[in-house]
Parts: sequence; structure tokens; C-alpha cells
Amino acid sequence: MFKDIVKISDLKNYNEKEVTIGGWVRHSRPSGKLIFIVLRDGSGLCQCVIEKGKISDELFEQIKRVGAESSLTITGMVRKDERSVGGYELVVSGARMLSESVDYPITPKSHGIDFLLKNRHLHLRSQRQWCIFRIRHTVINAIRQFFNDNGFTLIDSPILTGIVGEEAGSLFNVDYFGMPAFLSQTGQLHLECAAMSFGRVYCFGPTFRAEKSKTRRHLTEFWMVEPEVAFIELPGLLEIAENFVSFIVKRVLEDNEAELKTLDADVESLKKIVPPFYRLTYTQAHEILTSQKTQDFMAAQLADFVKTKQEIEEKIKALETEAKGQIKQWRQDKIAAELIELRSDLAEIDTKIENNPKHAKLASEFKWGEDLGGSDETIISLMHDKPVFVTHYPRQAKAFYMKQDGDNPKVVQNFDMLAPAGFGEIIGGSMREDNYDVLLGKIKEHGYKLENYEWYLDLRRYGSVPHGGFGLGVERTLAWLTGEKHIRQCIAFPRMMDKILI
RNA sequence: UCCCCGAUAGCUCAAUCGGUAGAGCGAGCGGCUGUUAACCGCUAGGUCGUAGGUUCGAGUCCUACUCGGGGAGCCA
Repeated sequence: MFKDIVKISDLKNYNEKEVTIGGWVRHSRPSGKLIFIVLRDGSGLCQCVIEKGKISDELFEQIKRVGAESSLTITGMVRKDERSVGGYELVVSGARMLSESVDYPITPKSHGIDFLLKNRHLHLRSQRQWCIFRIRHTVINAIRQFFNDNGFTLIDSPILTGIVGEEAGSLFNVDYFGMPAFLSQTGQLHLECAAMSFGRVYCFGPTFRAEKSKTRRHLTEFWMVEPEVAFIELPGLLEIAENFVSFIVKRVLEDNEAELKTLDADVESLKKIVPPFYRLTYTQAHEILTSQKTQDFMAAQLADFVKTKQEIEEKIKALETEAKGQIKQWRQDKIAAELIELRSDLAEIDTKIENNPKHAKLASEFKWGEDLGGSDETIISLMHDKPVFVTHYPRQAKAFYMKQDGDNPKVVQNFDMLAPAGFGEIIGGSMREDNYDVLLGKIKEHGYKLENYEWYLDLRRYGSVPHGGFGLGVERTLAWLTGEKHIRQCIAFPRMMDKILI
């Protein structure tokens, strides 16, 4: 019955021909004897123009009052029209209602994050979400393509595991037939085994962290891709990482130009994402953060915020004065709507003004030896127009398996990659300790049970080689690319601290 | 675990010093042959998160609780 249905994205091949499309009503604008319906079918949007007289009066009346998200098939002549979204529209000659939708909860106006999350099953149909998930599809394909084309073998690491990668305490416990087990928070340790067999490997799947973090950068379940490479040193690893990220960005720019535009993403900035990226050592980052330059940077940022705030306040005042005067009702209504927007902007800028001095203080008081904080990463990231590698962190701030630096035993050979524009960390990685005695010492130093790590030490007993790898967070990468503020919008069904809806 | 903010119509938000509960969107009815989150007119829609307190009078002030948002720590 539906075998002749044409996809909206294919309409360009049917200009001046009659076709039938099937989809859901995004919105409709009845205008007397004319109805405009924008239909979405998953491949794109198409405006359908229905004139009274061209279809039965009964159907015309039914379609005239059709609710958002009603499903129907529409038949008509494809016509190129610049005025229409997507460039083509349908001059309707027939239609068939499949299912009428009444009182669809998500309206064309703005909604709060809580409401949208409760309606996640419906929110996925919205334009912004559709664009983000088209881009997610490209990103995931690009990830697989990059590794497959560069000599990597895919090894699926287990989701149920008995071993711990990072420090414990952020693991989901599972009752495994009465035995303790965890949901995997990294595939790294398993991949190290595989790297000694295949040389270059990667794993890609969901990962689980029971961190009690309520921020826009955290999920308890997220997707991470982790390459692991034998016979490599830190500079080589950084090169792979920057080529990898540049490749993803290039593919998204090629395949999702329209989606990026709809999302109002910063395409020009993305075009700058080509190797080489900036490289800073942790010690250099420390110097920058505690320097006068950073204080000046933060002060300039604050001045910007204050100026923006004044502009918003002046606008609000002007509108409020106007609203008190003798003016038409329609103008009153417009002003009310504008005021709501402006007050929301004002609240946002107030938060920024409040946080700025705190972040400046945190940066100035940053002590060598501490881990880089979220706000510190944001500052460094804002100061650069391309991603920044921060390498060689203090040993005490990092995990036991990271390789100690030969020149400076106080630091390890690790790196974080910070995305530009203030988004922060999207990659964390390191060289792994490949010296048996040093690794044994680290395990003891951390007080871990030796018997749990005998297998890991075996990798150093039998033909150890320098090796390393990193993990890239898919949702964080997407949030950066799309300009989406919250990574919860970058996974179909987000799992957050204390909240699983469906 | 800690800090800050919030909860008013289906949704997003107003309500000045404590004094009659408002707007837009959405819904319903009517109008309009080129609309782009259309526009114009009319209608319906409320236990102001919960419990207590202060007061002649509380959406507004105080206390506790519940739920939500953002951030710190930690991280992708």
C-alpha cells in the first residue's frame, strides 16, 4: 500500500510530476480557501498547498482543522518554489488521513528542559533533535571509517566487568549471580590485551559512570570510542587524535551543512579545525591560568557581560515605559512576549556575571599538583580558536596505569583535548605504564589487590611494548559541533543522575 | 556530599510597597487565496509545589519539606 510513497528528500527528482508522500503534520496554516501544511517524513520537510475545490469539501474541512503530528499521505504535483522550506512544495490533489492527533503537547513556542525530558518520546520528532541525530549518525560513521581506514581492528570490550579502569567509586554495581560485578566505565584495560595481538585496536559502545554530577557535561550512560595503539609514543598519539577529530569535523561539514545551519552552529569556526592543534603542558597551562594575562582576559569577559546586561536592561526599561502608554492591544501583546525573552536573557547573563569572579579566583589560586578544574578548562579553551592538548599532568592527580615521564618523574605522559569555544574536555588519554617494576609499584602504592592485576602485569611480563590510547566522548563532541548547550540533547534517551524516564 | 536559583493556566512566563490572578503560545468558534513560530476578532481555561506560621489581609514575608535547574568535586 505504501510502496509508491516518495521520500521528501527525493522530491527534487520528481519536479512537475505527481507523487504521494507520507508523514506527520509539523504545522498547518489555514487561510480561508487555502491551507498550508508542512509535512515531515523523517527525510525532510515539505510544504503542501491545498486549494479549496481541488479536493472534496469534506476532506478540506477535515484537513483545515488537523492537529500537529497527525499522520497522513498527501498526493500532488511537485513544484519548485523558493518560498517553500526545502525548495519544493506539493500542489495537493488528494490526501488520506491515517490518524488524527489531538492536543499534541509540544507546541511551537519555547519549553523548559524538564517538560521536554518528560516528553522525550515525542521531543525526538522536533526539528532541533532531528538535526542533532542526523549529525550524530555522521559522527559515528566517521569514527568507524577513520579507524577502519587506518589499520585499526574493532574489538568489542565487555559491558559487564570485574575490573576497574579509573579509580573506583564511580561504578554501577551489578549483582552477577551473587557475585559482585560492574558496568564497564572503560574498555581500555581489555583493549590493552587486544593491542598486544592486533597492534592497533578500538572499541566503541556505551560506558557507565556513577558520578554524582548534575551538570550539562555529564551523563551516567554515554558513548565512548577508545583506540589503543602498540609501538607508539605520546607525540604519535596526539597526531592520531588531532587527525581523528579533524576527520570527524570534515565529514560533518560535508554531510550535514543544512543541519548545522538549522541549528545555528558556528560553521566558520568548525572550518578552522585542521591539524595541528595547540599543545600545552600542564605546567604551561598552570602558568597561563595564574598569569596576569588570564586575569585580564577574565576582566575583559566580565566587562563584556556587564555591557550586555546594561543593554538588556535598557531594552526592558524602554519596553516597560512603552507598555504603560496608550497603545494598541496587539503592540501590548508583542511587548509582553519580548519582555519574557529579555528577562530570560537577563537571568542567564546574571549567572555568568556571578560566576566570572569565582572562576577568575579559582584560576589565580590554582596550585601545581591539582587536577585542572572544569572552569579552568573552559578558560583555556576560550583563549584558543582550535582544540588544545594539555599534556603531562602531575602523577598524583592521575590514574595508576599512566606512564611516568622519563624526564620528569613528577608527571605522567597523558593528555586531555579541550574543544574550543569553552566547551571543554572531549578526549582524555595517555601512554600506559609498560615497565613491569614501575607498574607493580603503582599498584602497591594505590593499595590495590595484586591478585586482581596479575593478568594486567602479564602484558608487561610477556613482550611489553610502549603503547597508549584515548577515549572520545560522542555526546560531548556532538554538543561542541552542534552548539547544543546540554549533552542530554545529544543522546536519544539520556540517563542522568537519579533519573531514568523511559 | 556541598553551594546558588527556581516552582503561578496544557506550555513559557508576568504580577511594583503585603491589597480584586495577567499576557503570549496552545485549545474551541468565526474571518482571510501565498502563509513561513502567519494575521485579525471572540470564548473557555487557576486549590499560586506541600504543610504550618506572621498579618485585618499572603502568589508576595518567615520555617520545614518535596520536586526541578545550574555549578563545585570527579570526569568523556
